[in-house]
Amino acid sequence: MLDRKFILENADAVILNCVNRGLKADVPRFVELETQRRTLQQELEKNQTAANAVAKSVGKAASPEEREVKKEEGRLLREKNAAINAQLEQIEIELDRIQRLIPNMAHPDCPIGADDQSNCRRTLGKTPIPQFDFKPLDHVTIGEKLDLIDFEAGARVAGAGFYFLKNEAVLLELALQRYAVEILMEAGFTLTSTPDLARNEILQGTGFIPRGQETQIYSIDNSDLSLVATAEITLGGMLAGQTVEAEILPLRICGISHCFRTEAGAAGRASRGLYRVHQFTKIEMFAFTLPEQSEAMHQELLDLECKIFDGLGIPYQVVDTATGDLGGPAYRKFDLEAWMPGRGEYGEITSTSNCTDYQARRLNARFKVKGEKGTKFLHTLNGTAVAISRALVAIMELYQYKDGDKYGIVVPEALRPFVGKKVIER
RNA sequence: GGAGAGGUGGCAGAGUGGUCGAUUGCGCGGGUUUGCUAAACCCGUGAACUGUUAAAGGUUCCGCAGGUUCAAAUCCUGUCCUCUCCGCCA
Repeated sequence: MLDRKFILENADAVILNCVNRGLKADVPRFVELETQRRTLQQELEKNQTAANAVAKSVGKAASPEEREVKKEEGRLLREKNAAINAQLEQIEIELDRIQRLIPNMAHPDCPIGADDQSNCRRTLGKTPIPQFDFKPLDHVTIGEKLDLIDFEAGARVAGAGFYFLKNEAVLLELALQRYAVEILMEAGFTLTSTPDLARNEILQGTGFIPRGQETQIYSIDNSDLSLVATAEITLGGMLAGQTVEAEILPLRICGISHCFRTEAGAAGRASRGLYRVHQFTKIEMFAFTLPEQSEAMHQELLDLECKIFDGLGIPYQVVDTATGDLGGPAYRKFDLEAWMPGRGEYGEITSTSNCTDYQARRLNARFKVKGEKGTKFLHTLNGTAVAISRALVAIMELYQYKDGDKYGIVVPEALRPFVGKKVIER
């Protein structure tokens, strides 16, 4: 979330930002309430000062009668405080409700626009889009022909949107993980495999909303836990409530987790097969940085994503996401979109966001500079290294071939050491 | 799952209703003494919010959330976490 004082002092900019991002938040009401809250808070503190003085004087009272008088005085002050507190609580609830709706400020260079139509293409990857001398199949059909994915069994076991990977698809899943992890290790990332569940408090801290009407989140009955939608949640939560020394920053962390998404309301041809599923494995990059380091780190995460997908020989475009298409916590977001022949269009395969101090404020994750007084909020960034299901869509569709009436998939060179073969055929 | 113990400042560890935002030791910062280093001695040393040009001042914080009381680190309730023992288990 944004700092309250910042909202108060920059109300116009905050309102404009909400408009650019297509979000409705009652900022004027927030300003009014926050101003009220401050006045009440001061009154409360003044009153408390008096109450503290009275409490101290009771012990020093000369006579039992005087003591009783003081006690009564204290009682009255407490009642007055309770009344102010009740008012404050009401205001606090509404303030918090509005504050949660206010998104992060957007980077000044961020393209302004209502939706992904305004996204701006920055660069292309190194791999050209392949030409086929036959009509390329989509990954669902190839998966069926080569016995790589079983959607029917997935649906029987857990419902539509679940699947079994089979045979070489499993080897590809493991290979992609190993391939990505090696690149990240070399780039100085600490490897982790994270919990797949997290407390709702942590979800909210990172900007995810459990149990809402249109929530993307599965929650566990009779508990305050939810299945994570991304390791961004657990990695960000690692430093919740912590204050770290500035000298250990930036921290680069890689997290392997399963990701669970309800995908409420998402269906249709564009979501066919593995493209939009309820569960997938993902290697996530996460960074905690000093404020002045976060822009360079964002570029670093983007460069790593490019390196990973150039290395896999997957053609992609890098997209600078428009204001209306940013998530709430993001200050700026870059997506890699891979060419997917089965779809006949680009499809998102990675996403990296700089969340500045927006998540850290809610998580209360701070840093301290040695020798200086006070603490400040960290900056947090996240980026997809590999989302296995989407990477599989791209690989299966881009690397397919037809030999007579037999279909097959060439294993990308970078994955061959881990898969142990050059082609997948039946 | 059952039984018990405990969570206090960077660390260790006192503190069972007011004199406690907290004894003490270590650590850390500064100083004195001193060929150098060390030792010794002295002074200082938590955070958030608020306030000010800067200060002073004020409020809050002893895992977290409530409650009792004029007054809570201290009493009560809930909750989270850690440790020990027993049971179960990949």
